[in-house]
Amino acid sequence: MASNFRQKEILELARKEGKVTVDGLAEMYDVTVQTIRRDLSDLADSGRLQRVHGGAIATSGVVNILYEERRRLNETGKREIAERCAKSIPDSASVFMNIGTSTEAVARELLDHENLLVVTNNLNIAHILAANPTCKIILTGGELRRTDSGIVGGLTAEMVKQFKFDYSVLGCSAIDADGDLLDFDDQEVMVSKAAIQRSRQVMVVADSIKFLRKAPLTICSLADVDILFTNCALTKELQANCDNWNTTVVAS
Amino acid sequence: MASNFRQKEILELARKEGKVTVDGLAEMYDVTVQTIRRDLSDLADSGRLQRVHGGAIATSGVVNILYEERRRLNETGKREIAERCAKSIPDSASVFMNIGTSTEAVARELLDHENLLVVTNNLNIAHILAANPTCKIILTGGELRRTDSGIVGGLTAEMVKQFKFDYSVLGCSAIDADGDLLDFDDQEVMVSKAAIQRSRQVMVVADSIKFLRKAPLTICSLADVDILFTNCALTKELQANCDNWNTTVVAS
DNA sequence: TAACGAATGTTCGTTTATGTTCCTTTTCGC
DNA sequence: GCGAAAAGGAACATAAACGAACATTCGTTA
Repeated sequence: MASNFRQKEILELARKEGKVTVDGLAEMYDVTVQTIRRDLSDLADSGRLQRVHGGAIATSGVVNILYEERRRLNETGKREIAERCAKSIPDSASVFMNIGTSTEAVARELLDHENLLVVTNNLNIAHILAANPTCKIILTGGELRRTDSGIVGGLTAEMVKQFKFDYSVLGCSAIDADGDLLDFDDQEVMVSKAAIQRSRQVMVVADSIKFLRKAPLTICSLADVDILFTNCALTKELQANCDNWNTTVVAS
Repeated sequence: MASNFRQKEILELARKEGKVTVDGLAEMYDVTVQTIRRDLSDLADSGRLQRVHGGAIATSGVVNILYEERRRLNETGKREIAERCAKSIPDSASVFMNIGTSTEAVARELLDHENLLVVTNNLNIAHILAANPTCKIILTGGELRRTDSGIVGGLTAEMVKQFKFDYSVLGCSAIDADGDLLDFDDQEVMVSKAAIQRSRQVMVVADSIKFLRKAPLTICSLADVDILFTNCALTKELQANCDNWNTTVVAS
């Protein structure tokens, strides 16, 4: 959809700065304003930018969220983790994403991906990805949990089982020293388990704090995971185990 | 939407500070007050700011929507319809509500009800009722339709069939002269049909304009409906039919 | 090598945003 | 309530921005 390298960069710049100007971009890329206008028209036509006289602004809603969240997420390095995870997901993939701020961070990094099919039980992810016009969003059914806008319940897991995903992007509450992924909520565990069962590739996003926390329920072992995205080195033993399990560890 | 850079920023500033002044903005952007006035007028016209002498004040997100909606809804009498419908639903009932602004209006009138169980395929209704802490909200699964925040698809109807409701509150696109309820969307029709099947009492909310519109798909007949809430008298023939069908008509 | 298409530049008539002027409306002290 | 001062708004002029049509460049393909 972005038919040239400029458009992709313009989009990033607009999301970062909130706005871009025709003149500014023309100077930056050393092209005529007419060329920039064509780029902006294309981006506006596909709903990724909003055209205004003299330039364009980021589609409403997205920037604010990005701005407010970015600070919080950067503190824990979640954004870097999310970025790497998103980069390993190709366009046109089918993806399941569960509840959690880590997965929400990944959703933000997927705004420029094209033709994704995203299934989620996280209402926030649905809202974030609604800004990506080429992304098909499927919500699982179930009860709305107000604390985190998650959709939980047996029905959710049932619904997940009806799909087959290229990828699932999962967050968890904690990772035990022996490599077990842990969570607090039994219903969410059911959902995660179902997603793992139905995914060709399982990705887990977990910032360093997850290695220090404890939680009572086991989702699965890192042995069942294909790629772990994190921002710190694993203990020697755990890293060795991951090597044995054939679990790729991406630590930024 | 926002037709220039300023308007977007003015809106953000107004939300942050609570208010903005014409003079302040004129100085900030180094434009004449007339230009700022034009910006504020635009923003006020689209209901995103409230104009006051000397500047404008932000209307908080939720209040704004409610306010905007209320004005629009009052015009067509939707609020009165919704109020009567809500009054006939007791506390602690289980209710299904489908897509449509009429049903959203009912949701607003249910904010003070207690211990409701509401199942819906309408994300807006979920948001509205999230403000009612005693209300349990269950979302059906399916694809998110961005135009109206509806959740549609075969999965949605499947999920509805798993419940048994005390009431369903349904909107439709049109009501034919012979009493058939009509809609534009085949998937939404499936959902409505499933809800009717699984409800002890079927309520339809429809303002007068629905009697003038046409739509291609049949949901059911008013014969299958228990109560119709509307804001105009039915034709003599239709009223007679409703009497025969044992369909109560509540016209405000 | 010629034909072609995509991307960009160029030109020019049209649209939009803004400033200016002037008159009306609102606010506020009396 | 009354009148001055501030704010608002309509109408017009102008400069900037826009976009359509055509020209040019450059790589690709027949």
